[in-house]
Amino acid sequence: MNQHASHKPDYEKELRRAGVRITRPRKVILRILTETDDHPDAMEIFQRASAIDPSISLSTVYRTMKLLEEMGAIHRHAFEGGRARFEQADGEHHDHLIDIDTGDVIEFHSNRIEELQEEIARALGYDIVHHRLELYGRRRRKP
Amino acid sequence: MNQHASHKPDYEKELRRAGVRITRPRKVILRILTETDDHPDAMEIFQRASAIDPSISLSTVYRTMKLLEEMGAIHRHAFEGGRARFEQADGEHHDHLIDIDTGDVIEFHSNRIEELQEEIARALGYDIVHHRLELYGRRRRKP
DNA sequence: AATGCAATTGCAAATCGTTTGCAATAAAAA
DNA sequence: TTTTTATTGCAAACGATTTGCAATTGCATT
Repeated sequence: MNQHASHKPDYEKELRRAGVRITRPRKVILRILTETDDHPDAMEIFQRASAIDPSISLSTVYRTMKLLEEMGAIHRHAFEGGRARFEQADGEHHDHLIDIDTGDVIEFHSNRIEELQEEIARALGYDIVHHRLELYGRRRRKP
Repeated sequence: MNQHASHKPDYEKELRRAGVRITRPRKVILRILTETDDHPDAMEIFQRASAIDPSISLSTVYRTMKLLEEMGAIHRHAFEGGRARFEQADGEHHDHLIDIDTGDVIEFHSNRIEELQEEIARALGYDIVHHRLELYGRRRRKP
């Protein structure tokens, strides 16, 4: 098991490559995503964006996130608690441990678990297309 | 890893013990749940109930499911695809493999995976409160 | 069996997160 | 610059679930 390190992608270049316009609202949103290393939901992104440019709408945040998701630049996660949360897609698969008190997300990866999942699916006659492993926990108090 | 066998609980007795009234709509819904061994969503339960008594409302289905959930008689799962799906709670924990073509749900359990999860959480300084492991797969074609 | 009353119902309206239609605006091509 | 077309903000629509409310119904009591 090992934790996961992140790097900063150039969303603007990716968008340009996808042939879409680099608008002012998009610039702001992309900047926020680049500077972020947590897993914000649309409302959080909207609020951070509003602080920079109050004219940006929540719709545009959603539209931009959908765009980035479709081009594979970010992942959308449906953790517990209503809102979808986003993170940059950096190619390396990982699962999530969510702090139920703070909402903090810790990424981890276990080859052993992935293998076991494959084994189980195979035994049941299935091929795994994707999976979802979320641990909801509470920080252990010092004893 | 082993698959999971289900048994039929007496929801009506449980409800009575909880001190709520056994109404006609509730009787119908409970009967449907008892006769079911898949993982229906509220709309499916509503439709099955409507076939028996067309006057039953979707609200009552939701209210009854919430009631049963609160007394621990059923579990609510937020699989992919919008609607929550329900299953009887029979004490034995298991995870789910969802057939992405049919929506079928196969239950499984792996002590090894559970141990690894614990290990990971511990290493990260957390206690697991609950977790969610869902495999989304497709039936393997005979080669 | 008839009564009384709180629990439960069906309905419509409200909720929450997200998406969408549309007319106005702004990027980028010419 | 002007033109073309994508993108925007807004409000309204959305789908799943919940809720307020007045009408009904279980069921404990006579």
